[in-house]
Amino acid sequence: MGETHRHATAPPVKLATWNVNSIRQREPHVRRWLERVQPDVLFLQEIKCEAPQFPAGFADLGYTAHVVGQKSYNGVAVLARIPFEVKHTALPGLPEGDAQARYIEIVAGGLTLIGIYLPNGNSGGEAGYAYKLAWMAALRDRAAALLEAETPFAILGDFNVCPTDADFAPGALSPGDALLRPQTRAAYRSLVWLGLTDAIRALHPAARLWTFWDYQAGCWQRDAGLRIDHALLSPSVAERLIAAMPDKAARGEEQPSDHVPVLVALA
DNA sequence: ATGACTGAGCATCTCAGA
Repeated sequence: MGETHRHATAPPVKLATWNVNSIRQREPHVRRWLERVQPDVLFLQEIKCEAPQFPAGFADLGYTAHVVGQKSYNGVAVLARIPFEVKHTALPGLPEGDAQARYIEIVAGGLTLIGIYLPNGNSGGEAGYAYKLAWMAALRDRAAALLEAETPFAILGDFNVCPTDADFAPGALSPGDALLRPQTRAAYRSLVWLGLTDAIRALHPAARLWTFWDYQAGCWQRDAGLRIDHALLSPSVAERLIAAMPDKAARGEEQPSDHVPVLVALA
């Protein structure tokens, strides 16, 4: 009963991730997007509130929510229209736990699905950057454990990593930014090179695709964006990959998030 | 020019975002 058997029996599924930069500000955007795209599972990041403040109205659209909230900063959640079971609400293996709400792991549709908001690493000096690297090491260990158990899984979310120089517009980041420092990229490679598939790059190897455009300095108007929201697939899940794309149109709406949704379709 | 917007909150300024 390894991955091969589940692969043969699992139903088609649409997975998505979106850093909404406050769910209370973006509730209408998320509602519109759910109605239009109808993903089975949507992971949210930077909801910037605790569970009691999370909007209740998504149930009207057929979506069940589970919220891992935090006041003011961070906060993740999942919205799903298929049954799911919550397995973890913090990243296992961090040396002293995690005071910040950045991780949710569920099982749905025969898959382990992980939503992450990986630390940015530009604030808090060296300690802030060390936290990012520790978080990435624990995430790699979590992925390695799932691979060892032959558990089919996907990790979706805001990774706060530009994997290569093809993943940001020239001038959109400073050379020493925590999103592209060599240690950051090495940590990201050590995760992907366990045997995971970057869904967007697998289907669009050379495209200029961004998932984030800063609010400042006309970045959207001059298309100076970053590709930092990713979907990484375990081997048997990657075999089912049929589509993966950021929804750029979301950035052009009124009062948008600075990130757009990333949608992944599995056969 | 480590600036420019946006959001939250012990709020009219600070912190964080990336």
